[in-house]
Amino acid sequence: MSESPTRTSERVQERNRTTETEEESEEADVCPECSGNLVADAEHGETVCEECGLVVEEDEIDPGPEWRAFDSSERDQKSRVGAPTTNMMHDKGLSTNIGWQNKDAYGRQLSASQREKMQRLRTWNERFRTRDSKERNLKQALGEIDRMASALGLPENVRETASVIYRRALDEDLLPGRSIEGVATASLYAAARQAGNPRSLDEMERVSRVGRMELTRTYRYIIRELSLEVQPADPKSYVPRFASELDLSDEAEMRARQLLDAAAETGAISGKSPVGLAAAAIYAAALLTNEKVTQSEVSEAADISEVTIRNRYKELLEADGGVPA
DNA sequence: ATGGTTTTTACTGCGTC
DNA sequence: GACGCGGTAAAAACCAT
Repeated sequence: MSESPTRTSERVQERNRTTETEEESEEADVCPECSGNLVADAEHGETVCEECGLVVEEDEIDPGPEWRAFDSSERDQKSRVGAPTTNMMHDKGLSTNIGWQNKDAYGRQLSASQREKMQRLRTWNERFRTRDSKERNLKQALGEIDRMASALGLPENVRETASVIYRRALDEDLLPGRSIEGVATASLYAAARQAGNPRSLDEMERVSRVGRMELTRTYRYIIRELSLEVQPADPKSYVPRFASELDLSDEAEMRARQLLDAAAETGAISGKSPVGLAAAAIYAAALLTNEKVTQSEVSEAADISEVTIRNRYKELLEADGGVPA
């Protein structure tokens, strides 16, 4: 008969997934775990804790403009209206299209002769749009970038960046002698790294049509010619991905970050492959939090050899030994 | 092309379930 | 006995010169 309205489902209690301990209390600007400051990361659509990296809120709506301003004049001119210009379309989405409903501006039907004329115009307009080779080149490349990006689960902003890089490469006549695929892959690889959402060369290779050698060569070339600054990937940026792939707790993920931070302090990081470090940190963290993962599982998830994990994780624990959290 | 560094491959021994 | 773990040596890959 009468049911108590306060009864919510009990599921809330049993799992400690990311956020649902307090579903509605989010007005506080401090981390529920360690009361560190929360910062909004619009790029990834997350709110994360500065201290422990706990993701408090995911999949937020980016409150920013739908477009990106690439220089100050653009910033000034644009208001929050109209379609965003995007570098992901070969013409930035700005080209003219002739509508398909044979109606005039007042919605009246066009006469037969007018209709024919419009049809011809449509045809030619379409031909012109993709006429010159550069445009066609771009069209194909951006298609490739899009395909690979979604295969790798890379977010929109990375695709945008990749598009920009590719566009620049094209403008600087870097393409002759190199395959579209290769440059597209390299652009995406660079973009992913710049965005702090790196994918390893192995992963790139898996979704790309080009081999590793061409990829690395093209990548280096592009970086040099466009003088892009790409810092070595931060091991921590691999952590969340591996952690979720292995179904580890947030706590373990947090420990992994701490380990990496500690190792960075003591300089045990330099020269080592970031992927290897991340994998080792994950493994070590799982150990510390009593979660069972085998070395081979980690090595599989991270595409890194078990030996490397062993070596790294020894070093990590050493570096962390003096300063337990 | 070369040499130094890091990662991988392959193999071995140890302890536990 | 299989499995997870740790170590080693030699090969391969990578990077700067």
